[in-house]
Amino acid sequence: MITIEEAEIRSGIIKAMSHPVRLMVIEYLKDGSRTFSEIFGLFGFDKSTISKHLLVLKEAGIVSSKKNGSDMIYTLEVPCVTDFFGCVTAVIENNVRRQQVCLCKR
Amino acid sequence: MITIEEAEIRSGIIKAMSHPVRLMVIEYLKDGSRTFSEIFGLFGFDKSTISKHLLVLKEAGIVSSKKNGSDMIYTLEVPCVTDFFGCVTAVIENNVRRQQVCLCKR
DNA sequence: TGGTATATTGGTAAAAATACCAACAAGCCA
DNA sequence: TGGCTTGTTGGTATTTTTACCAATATACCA
Repeated sequence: MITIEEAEIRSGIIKAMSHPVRLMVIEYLKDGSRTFSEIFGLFGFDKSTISKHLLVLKEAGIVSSKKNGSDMIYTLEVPCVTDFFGCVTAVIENNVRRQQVCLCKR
Repeated sequence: MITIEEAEIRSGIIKAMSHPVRLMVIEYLKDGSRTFSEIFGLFGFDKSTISKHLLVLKEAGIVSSKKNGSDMIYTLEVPCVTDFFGCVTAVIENNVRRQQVCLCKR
């Protein structure tokens, strides 16, 4: 078994992925680095909101950023995080199979 | 790209995994089903707290439960979720490599 | 039946997450 | 330099999450 301390570290990283905007950013960066503006353009939220979501991903070590002129470039640090999405899909499909509507996010 | 609706569904499932107690429960159930009492015994929290964490996992479709006498048996529905832990470890190791302390969960 | 063990539900207080607006900082170029 | 673009930070209101206690429900057994 893992310790509670180890679980806290792991859950911090998972929590960083557990928001729709942050999940979409991860998906988007899977195919290559993007500027803040490109990422911002995907959503209808305020700039500051997107900037703070990116900070959460950065602090978790999931993305990194570097300045390029007046742009800020965001890069996915650990592409394997997207491997997980297949399993999330399996959970969703299993829920459908069991006639169980997922109650999350309602 | 995935849609925001799809991202909301996925993030709901990931959010269900993003708590240390729920993560430890998933790890614990990886080796087989367990009773509520066995799970409860791992932690120092109130029964009701653990019961509610298990409800979150159940509503996400990650675990299922069935009554057996006076016990409640919890089962991991989609074992592939634990595959993800390897990648979480990769994130942690990458953070260490980059001399970056993970700021999450402090 | 009455008592005990097992687990869930209701209610609530405290903490954390989220999104907005405003203000600021840094780079670019006319 | 002055103004424009790009992105972050500060502050705040709202919502969500979390953990506890108390009460309830269900099964078992004497």
